[in-house]
This record gives sequence, structure tokens and C-alpha cells, in this order.
Amino acid sequence: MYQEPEGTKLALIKAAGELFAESGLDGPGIRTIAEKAGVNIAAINYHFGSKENLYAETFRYVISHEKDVHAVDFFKEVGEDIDPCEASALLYRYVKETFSFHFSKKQPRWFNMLVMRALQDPSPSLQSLVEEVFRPDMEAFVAFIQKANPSANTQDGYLLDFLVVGQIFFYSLCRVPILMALKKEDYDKAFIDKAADQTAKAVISVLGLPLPRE
Amino acid sequence: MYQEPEGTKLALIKAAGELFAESGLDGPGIRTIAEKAGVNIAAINYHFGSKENLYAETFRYVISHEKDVHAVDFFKEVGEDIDPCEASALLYRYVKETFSFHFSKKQPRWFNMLVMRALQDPSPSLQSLVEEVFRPDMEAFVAFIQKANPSANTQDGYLLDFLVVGQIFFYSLCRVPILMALKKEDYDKAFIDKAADQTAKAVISVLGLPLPRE
DNA sequence: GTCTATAAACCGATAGAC
DNA sequence: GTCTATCGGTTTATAGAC
Repeated sequence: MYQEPEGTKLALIKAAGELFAESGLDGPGIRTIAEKAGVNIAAINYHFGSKENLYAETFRYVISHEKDVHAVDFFKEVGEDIDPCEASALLYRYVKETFSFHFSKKQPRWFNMLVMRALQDPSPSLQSLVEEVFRPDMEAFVAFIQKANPSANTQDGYLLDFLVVGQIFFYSLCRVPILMALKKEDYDKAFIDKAADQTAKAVISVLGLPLPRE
Repeated sequence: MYQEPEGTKLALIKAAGELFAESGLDGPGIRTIAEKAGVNIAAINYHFGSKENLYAETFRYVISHEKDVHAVDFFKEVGEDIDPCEASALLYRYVKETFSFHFSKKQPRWFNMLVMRALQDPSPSLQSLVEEVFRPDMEAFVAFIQKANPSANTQDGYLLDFLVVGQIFFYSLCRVPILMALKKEDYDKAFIDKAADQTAKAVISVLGLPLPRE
């Protein structure tokens, strides 16, 4: 069971998580982290043993706290003979909820940035991240895709999953240049809704399902 | 005009480019770079003045050597009254060529990885990268989108561009976990073709154009 | 548990011999 | 143009006082 951190440990995890999400494990020095957390430098080693362990702990903290939209739960009750219109509506809701989860202000922005960044930084824990965190949802998603359109093969399912994950990855990590291109200050709700709507429609169209009515 | 580097300079640019593409400016130390290039450490400072200058030069090298598919050229001759089927076919070709350009083996893999990584690493040159390298193509793409479907607004155009760029960004930077998920060794031509096909169809469908016949 | 002081390793940059 | 040796700064980690 996950031991909920408190006090100095919690402050360090929150400060470090934010900084690691911004620029990776090698980005911030432990001085910067300690300063942001408002604790002494030596506290990192006292509480976590090393910077790398602190990184791993920020990760554990996010995994156990984020209330992600899990395909495993979302598509749990889908039967073999789902109606195309129902499948389309369900898929639409799934993509919309996944987006609004990742870009909502209900949880700190660094939660998903940390996870997305970990996907690209080669690290020893990458394999377990893929196998334990992503794999189950990917497989549930692919299974649903094949129920919604039995002529789709496994690779089609994965590619559709990548269409969604890829967009979230892009909007998470390219925030700065995207906002620069759009000449905006920040993502607003309308923009994220539009991006989610587009992604959902893309997935539904490519799969050959009818688009949900407006 | 761009002065073509030779000898030690060229060896350093190639070695550094590969390493920077892998893990950013702060990833490799100059010792690692020099070793990979097979030259002395001091050569970096002698030829480039600093590590940061070497980074900037690897960038200039890529920009001037990659034969990217530019939307500016691709959609140059499109008139106001383009036929939807023609527009669809042109868009399809554009996405396919952009993908096969970015993932072909005709140029080193680190070329596009370096550019894609630069998009997410906050750096002083990010703004000029966006404005000078990406902006012109984005605007040409958006202009085409609005010709292909006059009811699309500017934001719709940008979002469709992000659909394509986002997928390329994702497949470029998440190569390792993607291959891990797929249990593959490397991207093969068939896979990239499929991903490109899917992305092209997604863009065309979302824009409301007819899909090109198989 | 928290602090200061410092060790040990590494970094980018450079002086000076060849 | 290439090398060795080294400087000054920064990093993570830790020993020891409180």
C-alpha cells in the first residue's frame, strides 16, 4: 500500500514534481528543489536517499493520486454486439473525458506533464511505466475498437490509441510553442474542448463509425 | 550563405547532433561529444567557441540540409475554387509525404528528432524556430484548409495542422515506448505508411472532405 | 529532523606546448 | 589544428553539530 507522504516529504515531492515535469530529472538541481519546497538541501538525502529516489517518489505520488480516465473501466461493460451509434457515442465521451481530465485545472498541470515526459526520457522505469500503467488501458481500448468494428485488426486499434495519446502528448509537451503560434496566453476551456472534439471525430471517422449528432 | 562544414567541424556537428537529439542540450557532456566524434575535447571550443554554439550549429546544419516537405510549396498553386475531391487528394499526398519524409531512412533519424525536441525544450531560439521555420508552413496550410472548406475558421486550420504535427512529434519522440508497446524492434515502412494513412484520413474526414478512393 | 560545511565527482572552458 | 593539463564553477551526497 502507498504510504501517504506528509510535511517535508510532501513539500519536496510537490516541488520536485513540478520542476521534474518542466525539464526532466537532470533539469533542476537539488538546491533549486529544496529552495522551492522551503526546506534544507540535506532533507532530500535524509528523506529519500538520493535525487533519483525523489524522482521515483514523485512518480509514485502522481500515479496513486491522479484520477485518470481508464479505458479498462470505461469500456468494461461493452458487449460483443455493440450498436455502431452507441459505440460512436461512447468513444466520443471517452476522448472528451480523457482530454478534459488531462487539461482540467482540477489537478496540478505537472501531473500529466511528468508522465508524458517520462515516456520520452529513456529511463530504467520506462518499461514498467509502459507495461503496468499504459498496457492495460491500451489493451482495453484495442478490445473495444475491435468490438466496435470487427474488421479492424489489432494494429488498427493501437494506431487509434496513438492518435489520442499522441495528441495529448503533443498538447502537454508543446504548450509553449503552440501558444506562441496561436498568440494566446494559455489554453482556455473552449480551445481544449475544440481539440478534444476534433480528436474524437477523427478517431470515430477513421474507424468508420457514424459521427454523433451535434 | 551557409558555409558547409568539413573535417573536424563536420564530425563534431554529426556526433553532437545525434546526442543532442537524444537528450537535449544538457544531455551529453562535451567529453562524450568529442569522444563520439573521435576528436579532442578542446576542438569544440576551438571550432565553435562554446557548447551552446555547437548546438546552434547542429541546428543550422539540419535546417539547411533537410529536404522537408513545405506546405508553402505544396499548396502554392491552389486556387480559391478547388474541387473537394482534388483538395482531398492533395491533402492526402501532403500528409503521406510529410510522414515519409520525417521517417524515411534517406536522412539521419536525428534530423527530425533534434527539431522536434527543440519544440519542447524552452530555449532562447524557440521563438525564432517557431516564427521562421514553422509559421510560414502553418499559415500556408491554414490558407489551404480554408480554401478546401470555406466554412472552416483559422482555429480549425491550426487544429488540423496540430493533428499532423502532433502525430509526427509523438512518433518521433516516443519511439521507444511505442515500439515497446507494439513489441517491435523498429518502425518498418508498412507501419509508418499505415500511421500516415490514418492521419491523412483523419484530417480529411474532420475537414468534411470526401475520402480519396483506395 | 534540521542545519552548516565540505567532500568527491563532474562540468564547460582555456592556457600553453607541440 | 591538435593535444595535455588544469582552472573555476557546479553538481550530488554526506559527515557532524545542534
